[in-house]
Amino acid sequence: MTGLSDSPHQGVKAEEPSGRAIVFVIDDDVSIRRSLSNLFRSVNLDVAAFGSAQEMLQGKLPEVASCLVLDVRLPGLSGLELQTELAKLNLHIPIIFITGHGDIPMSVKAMKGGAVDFLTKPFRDQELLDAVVAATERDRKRREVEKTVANLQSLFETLSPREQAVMKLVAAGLMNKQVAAELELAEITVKIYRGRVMKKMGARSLADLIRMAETLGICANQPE
Amino acid sequence: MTGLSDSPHQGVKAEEPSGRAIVFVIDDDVSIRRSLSNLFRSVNLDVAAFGSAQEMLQGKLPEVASCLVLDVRLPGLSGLELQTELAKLNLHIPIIFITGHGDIPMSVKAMKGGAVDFLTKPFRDQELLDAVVAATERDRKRREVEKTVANLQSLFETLSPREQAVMKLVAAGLMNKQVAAELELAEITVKIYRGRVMKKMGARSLADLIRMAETLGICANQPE
DNA sequence: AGAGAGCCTAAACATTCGTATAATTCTCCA
DNA sequence: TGGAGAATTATACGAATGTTTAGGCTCTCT
Repeated sequence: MTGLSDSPHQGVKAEEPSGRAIVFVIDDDVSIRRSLSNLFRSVNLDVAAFGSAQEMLQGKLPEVASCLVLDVRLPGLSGLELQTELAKLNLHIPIIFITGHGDIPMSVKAMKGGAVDFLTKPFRDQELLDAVVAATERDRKRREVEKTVANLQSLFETLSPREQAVMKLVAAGLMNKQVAAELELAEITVKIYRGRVMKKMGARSLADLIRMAETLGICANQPE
Repeated sequence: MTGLSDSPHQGVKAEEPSGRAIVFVIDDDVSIRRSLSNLFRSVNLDVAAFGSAQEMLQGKLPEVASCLVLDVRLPGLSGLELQTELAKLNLHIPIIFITGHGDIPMSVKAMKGGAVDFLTKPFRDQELLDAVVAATERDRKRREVEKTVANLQSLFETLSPREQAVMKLVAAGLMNKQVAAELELAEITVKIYRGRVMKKMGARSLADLIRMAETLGICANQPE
């Protein structure tokens, strides 16, 4: 056994502060990029600045909490288009829009799309900083749950097909006997697999296993 | 046995259409109230119109899916203030703002506060109708889960204090023996209570009970 | 005082669960 | 061809769970 007592599941840890965070700044105006970068660095945030959405999409997103600060109006891909693009790519980095010439429908679309804030120039530095803090915090939490789910998912994938099937049915509340009937196995076989499932998943109790199945979205549906 | 096969829990029913829905309209302009009311009634929606936020707060909210359509600028309580007020009262009716003289910060605040949409005059009827459909649908779903939780909660409250305690610990994954130690009871007593819990909660399996505990937010925390 | 309700325990039994040992069958591979 | 390694089953035993029957205890309500 490699990692024990290191339950990847439902860790209700103490509230860590946000730790390290990166702010991505996208603006075609160099002076704005620079002043925003300085502002963020002054409060101990890391910054990566780009002149266009495409540039930013080239690179890859980091492994730490981050957020995006961008002007709605950009050369090439606009801010809102970037938001749509990121959503398509399943990248859920929180976005803060800033704009000098926005309108209400634009702001509403951005907010509906999940933006954290939509600031109009001129704004006070503190407003932006507050938004950035909120955004990185949101991202940190999202990453946390995503990591938990990913851990569980990879654990689940280490199970053999039979073991996965048993886990689904057990999590659905079936007795060993019923699971055996469903899978056309002997009850003893189900017991063996069940034991292996508990061990491989690191579940210390049935309750534990059921909650794992819950967060994995396992419902024992789809006949085939 | 009183109610069987009538599980109040996790009903994955077929997608019902929205059924009946009520739209609350608040605007100080009588002619707007009338035209909005006509619009909604033309698509088979029930309507209740008011001239001010206070009037609307007098009455009580209905038991069916509903939403709120209101102007940001209102006599007395403004639209945004009403939104805040409703949030304080824990009334989560979805809100659609319409306005003739709004600005971006206003719309952003509304959206951050959970508004479904924020439309600027003039808008096409269809835009508003789409928003209303989305809003009532959201409300319908919210009511559904809230009803489920409320049902479970009231079931849980029919349990005696001991039974509740046993349920918490069982849901936490403890064995009967451990539960008994924790509560300073004999193991046999725990078994009795456990059986009663299953029966009273209508749980057909331990998995069922654990999921109920999950949606009730029972974690067996707080020492006392 | 008496009836009833909730709380607690005991003894006994049946069912279910978990694990260890051993055996069978099958595939894959050197 | 022999063997490693899975998937599966059987036997057997110990531990945990669930239910029934029975009884004692302490309240409250009437």
